[in-house]
Amino acid sequence: MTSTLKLEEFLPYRLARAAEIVSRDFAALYRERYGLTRPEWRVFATIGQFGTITATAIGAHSSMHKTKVSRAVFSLEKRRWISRTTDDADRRVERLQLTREGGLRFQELSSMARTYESKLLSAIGPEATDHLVEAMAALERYAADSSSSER
Amino acid sequence: MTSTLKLEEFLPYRLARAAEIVSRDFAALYRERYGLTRPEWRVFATIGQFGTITATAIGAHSSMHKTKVSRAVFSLEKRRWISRTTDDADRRVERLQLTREGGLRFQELSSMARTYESKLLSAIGPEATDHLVEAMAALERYAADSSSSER
DNA sequence: ATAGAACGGTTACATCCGCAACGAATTTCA
DNA sequence: TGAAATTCGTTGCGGATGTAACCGTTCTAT
Repeated sequence: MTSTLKLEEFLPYRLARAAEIVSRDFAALYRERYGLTRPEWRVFATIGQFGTITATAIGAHSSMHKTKVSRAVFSLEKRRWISRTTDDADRRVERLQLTREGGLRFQELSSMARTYESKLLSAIGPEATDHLVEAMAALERYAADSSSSER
Repeated sequence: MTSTLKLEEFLPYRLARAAEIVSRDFAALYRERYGLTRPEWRVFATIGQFGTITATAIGAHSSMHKTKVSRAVFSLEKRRWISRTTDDADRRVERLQLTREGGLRFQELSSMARTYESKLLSAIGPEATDHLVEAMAALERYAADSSSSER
């Protein structure tokens, strides 16, 4: 009566698979050149983007667990790509920013990212890109409030 | 000169985020009702779809690491949802299939999956779905051969 | 026929990750 | 004011995961 479920046509599965393949493909680049892990790359890119930001805000912005953020911050600091400053107004808060070296690396990694992305985009074409982006936003809107276990 | 990279507009990041949110949202359903983990669900669904399949083939089909598959197979077997038969022609190979109970559970989980998916699809609309699927296929085609570290 | 390579699958080990508990700082509210 | 609740960030711990090594089996090539 019920037809067989085909996993490769099941949307959550397709999404997970596409994301995993693309993510791994790109991660291979920065891992090979800089030895960065995925959480480190994400945290680093977020700090680079905002200039100054807190660990909590990074987690909220990038859907990463706070312990993951904490550990990535630690190793980026050890690498001297970022530094932290305790906020004067609220001394629980650590304001994170790039060091001078971190700034240089961020430029390099940014252009690497853009190069990679433009190859991806040209592979799927401009209108498909628009549709893709739009559909992903709709998916996130739909699923975002049901799940709330992460921050 | 180079504009700042915005992570939330970066395609691999968007994909990863959308996939993670959707996947977690759906995983909450089968975890809560059956206590299944994500790898277990994937392996189980793959066996259910193919009827009989080997662990290696599951890994290739679903982009999962073979140790992950191996462990999921073990726990599904312990649960008595699947069984294994050593292939007569090649005794390295274990042919995996659902047990009677596994078949029942697969029906339940399949319909759960379809219900969930149809909610997702109606949230983003039918043409957006087509575009999404098409774009993901193109992405996978592009990235699939570069990365080969898993199987 | 047989040595060596290749393959299916499992396991030991080190690492990664999330949960829960925590310390320190701040806010809330009586 | 001061006790309880909340927040930021870290850490201990158990569980999940990937790497590499491994066992047994089969294939390849001489």
